[in-house]
Amino acid sequence: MKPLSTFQRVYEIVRQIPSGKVTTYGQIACLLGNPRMARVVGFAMRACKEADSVPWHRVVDRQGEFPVESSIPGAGTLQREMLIAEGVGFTADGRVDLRRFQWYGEE
DNA sequence: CCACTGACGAGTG
DNA sequence: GCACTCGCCAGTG
Repeated sequence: MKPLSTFQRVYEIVRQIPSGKVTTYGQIACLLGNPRMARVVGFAMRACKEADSVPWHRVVDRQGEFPVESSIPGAGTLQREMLIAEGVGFTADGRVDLRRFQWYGEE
């Protein structure tokens, strides 16, 4: 019916994340219908650009930590600044406090 | 058109 | 508790 690419669907979900909240790849994948699609979600994020209006900085991994800068140099620091600016708190481990800021797609 | 790779996650050994 | 493997989809060579 709607040949909406998985990428597009991921973007739609990420765009629904309210400011000051974050979500995980697994959560998005689950909303897509397949908890194993986390990989595609990550790929979608990587393909995403600022022009996509996708707050990719609100998407973190299952640990509440952003992917290593090995893949995306500079993104880690940027993400941290963005979340802090939105009021998201970090733990001593340098991870997002998912217990308090993880977004529930059920709203 | 075929094969390999890639921002992950969960399961198995 | 750590290391390796499978599964998913799309993009690139």
